[in-house]
Amino acid sequence: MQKEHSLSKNQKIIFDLIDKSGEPMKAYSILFNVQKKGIKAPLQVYRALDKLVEIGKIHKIESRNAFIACQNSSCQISKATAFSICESCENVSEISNSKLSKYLSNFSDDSGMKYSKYNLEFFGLCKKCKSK
Amino acid sequence: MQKEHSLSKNQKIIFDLIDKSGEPMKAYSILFNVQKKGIKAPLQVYRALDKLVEIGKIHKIESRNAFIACQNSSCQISKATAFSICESCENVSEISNSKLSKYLSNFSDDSGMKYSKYNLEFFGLCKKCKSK
DNA sequence: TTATAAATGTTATATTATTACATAACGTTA
DNA sequence: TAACGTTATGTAATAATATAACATTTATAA
Repeated sequence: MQKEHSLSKNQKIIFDLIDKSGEPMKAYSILFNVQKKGIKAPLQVYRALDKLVEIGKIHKIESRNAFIACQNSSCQISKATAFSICESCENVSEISNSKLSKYLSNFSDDSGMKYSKYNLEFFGLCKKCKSK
Repeated sequence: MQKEHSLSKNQKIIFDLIDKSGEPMKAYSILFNVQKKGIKAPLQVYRALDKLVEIGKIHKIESRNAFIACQNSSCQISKATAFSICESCENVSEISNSKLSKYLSNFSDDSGMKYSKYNLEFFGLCKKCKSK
């Protein structure tokens, strides 16, 4: 079992915001939303984001430069992440599929390189957008 | 068979540079390198990059905000990309593994969403860096 | 309790990317 | 070839994303 991380003040403010929103948030949108709580500078946001990513409470959606709360309770560390992204409505959700994660975690090619981490982003149209 | 794309002047200058370098290049580094060829503004670079990505001549390494020439002659369109990235020396190479690409292209979960595209980035230490 | 690490606050600045608008080159087909 | 639509180019300004550097405070643990 992983040590439970107790979040610092800024980390908690920022995590709570992202978690409540339920969707990917961008750093400056986060900044705007927490200014009333006394977080005034981008760096304060980025530092909290860095830490939250490091401990697996949030993930960065690289293709969108945005951050989403981890939706997978067992995922303490961001070493194996997969997301589905709708290219129309930009809805993002984390994929929890044990076959997929096993397949990718064990993947190796002929380069002799051992992978310790991966990030996978799938793109397409979500059900709603497809039926429009 | 895909129509062969004939690159425009700027597209060709920028593709040749990235292709020759053999490694991921960042937009402003590209800009710096092509200024002697008359490309003076960021937008000229980004426009060419967008087009080159669209037609599959280059790929964007999302976690690095960098662009690398496609190393897979059969890959005309960037719909299914996988890369291995060394977190120490930042060496990047494109993974061409038909099992992997088949697995991912056919992947579907219970969301009912059909994926038309994916991008996968593996991280670790390359052989050289591991043995240091 | 003291020293070490982690987090915070603040200013400035670096890096990455796009908007808006004007013009030129290219490809099609009437 | 002339006219049209499309693609590419040029240029300036600015928006959006992220980090450097430095001073200080708070938390943790020996």
